[in-house]
Amino acid sequence: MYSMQNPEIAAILERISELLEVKGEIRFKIQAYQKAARALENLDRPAAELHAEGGLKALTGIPGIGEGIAKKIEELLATGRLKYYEELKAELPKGVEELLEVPHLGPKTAVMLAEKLRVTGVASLEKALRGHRVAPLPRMGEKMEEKLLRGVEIWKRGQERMPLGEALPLAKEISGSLAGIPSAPGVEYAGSLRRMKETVGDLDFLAFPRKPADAPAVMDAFVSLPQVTQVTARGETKAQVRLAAGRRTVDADLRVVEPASRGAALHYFTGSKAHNILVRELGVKRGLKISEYGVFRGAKRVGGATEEEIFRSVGLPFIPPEIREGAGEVEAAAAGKLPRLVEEGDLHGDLHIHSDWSDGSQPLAELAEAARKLGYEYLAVTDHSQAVRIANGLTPARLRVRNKEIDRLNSKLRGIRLLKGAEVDILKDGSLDYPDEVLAGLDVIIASVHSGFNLPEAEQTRRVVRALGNRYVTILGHPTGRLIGEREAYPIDIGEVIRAAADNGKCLELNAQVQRLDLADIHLHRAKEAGAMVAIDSDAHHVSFLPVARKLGVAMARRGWLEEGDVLNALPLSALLKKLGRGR
DNA sequence: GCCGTTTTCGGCCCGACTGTTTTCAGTCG
Repeated sequence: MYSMQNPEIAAILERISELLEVKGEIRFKIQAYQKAARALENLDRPAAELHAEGGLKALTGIPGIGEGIAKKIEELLATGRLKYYEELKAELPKGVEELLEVPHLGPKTAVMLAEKLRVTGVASLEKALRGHRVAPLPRMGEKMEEKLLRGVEIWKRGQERMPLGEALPLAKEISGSLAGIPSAPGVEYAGSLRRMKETVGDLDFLAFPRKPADAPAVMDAFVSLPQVTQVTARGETKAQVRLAAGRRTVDADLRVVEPASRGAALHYFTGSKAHNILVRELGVKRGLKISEYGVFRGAKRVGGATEEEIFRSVGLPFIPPEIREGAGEVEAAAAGKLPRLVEEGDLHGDLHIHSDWSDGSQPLAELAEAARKLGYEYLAVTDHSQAVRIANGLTPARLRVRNKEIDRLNSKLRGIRLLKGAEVDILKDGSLDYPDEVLAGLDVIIASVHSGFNLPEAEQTRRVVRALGNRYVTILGHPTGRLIGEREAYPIDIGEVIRAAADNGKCLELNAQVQRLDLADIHLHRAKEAGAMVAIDSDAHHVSFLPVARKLGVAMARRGWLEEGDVLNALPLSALLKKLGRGR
């Protein structure tokens, strides 16, 4: 039976909070719905599952969800609808919901425009703006008209978020140019970028000028960066610009902060918001006020130069940015149960790369050399199987020849071992694209779905679970098939897939391709809890991607709370071979 | 609406910028 997924429920709770804001409800009720929505987004199990096991009580056990909201979730799970939400929508002017999606346009203005100008959506809003019917209204004006028109433009382009793999190099470039200012050394980036979220909405930079008098120079440098197309705000300590980056545009903020507030500002602007609120609440309990300027007891600053001081002031150890999502990390830290997150240096090899035998661009020897230079002990060459014609997939005969070539190279290579692998297609019925005799001759087998994305969920799940039952399979490749910003995950019961992997002793892939990052962070967390290991794979088609993949892959793994022991390719070669049943 | 080492009521995180005002509301992060 289909039941509503967490992101859908979270979206409805978020909508309710917006509608309550429009209605002019008290702030705290609005915040309660927002908090509940975030709690659901960050939940690492489907609410439906929790509810099936523990009923209403299991739902109220989630921090931020009490009896009222739990009952609403229950109704959504049971009927797919929510009477309260529908009544709320009916009460308010039509089109207000859409208006709220426009940047710079909040609930108050939305209601006013709907009532006074009968604006019913973004299209009619644009007409009203262009007809200069907005400016004469109270608290409006020509500048507001322009600002809202810019908002409409952004809305029309869609609120695209930039993939982490693109944002990271851009941010490094910018902090690099700003770091050249001698009076303000050490520009840093914060925000979701520092948390290494898979996509980022905007870029946040922090500068720490030695003297307050140096602040304007930093601001000047920021707003005159070559990538800047528009300066949207500029004050004493804060500026906002739009940046052009290839075909995309992205907003970037700069905050200028004195060095004594460095840690407080870094912590605050790194977020997440939910995490910050939890930390500040702990502060309040201890009679402390925590802001981006520091930790204060009364008017006296008692800390804030480093992030460690912030955490220490509320009795916590340092929490790594990647898990600051308000999803249990504060509780874990308080209980001394923070994970020791996996690090780049923990990886001993890569288990997914393509050579020029299929659709990779380089010969085996070059792959081996690049991996050795990165400090890897092993590299599994996993060319495509025959079904993927377009990628020059290998027939069993060609695979045999390639394997001989790998044996020949291994006898000469020092410090690096090539493993014989294949990325084998999972066919529609869940069988594999090579017969077992062929699979038996390989060290590493990644089973992947590359076709039939539109199967119904139950069938897709059955297909993948069957593949996981094959004794030769090592890793399930890019388990959901999503391409960030391009293609949704195919319908599949990921919980069941994770269970099947754990039951069969199979690994799940964390594919580090910029547009894949598949599995996603919350599913990685679930895999860890279920006891399935994860392979952090580059899926590289050129060796230049190997270091990038290591960075992105490890970042995602950290967001999923993974530790060294959860990661297959954190095993040294001998242990890996033993695990693969090929100890020699 | 949620929550409790100030427990069942009375709190609830904190601040900057813009545009419109002339002391502040709205929006955002």
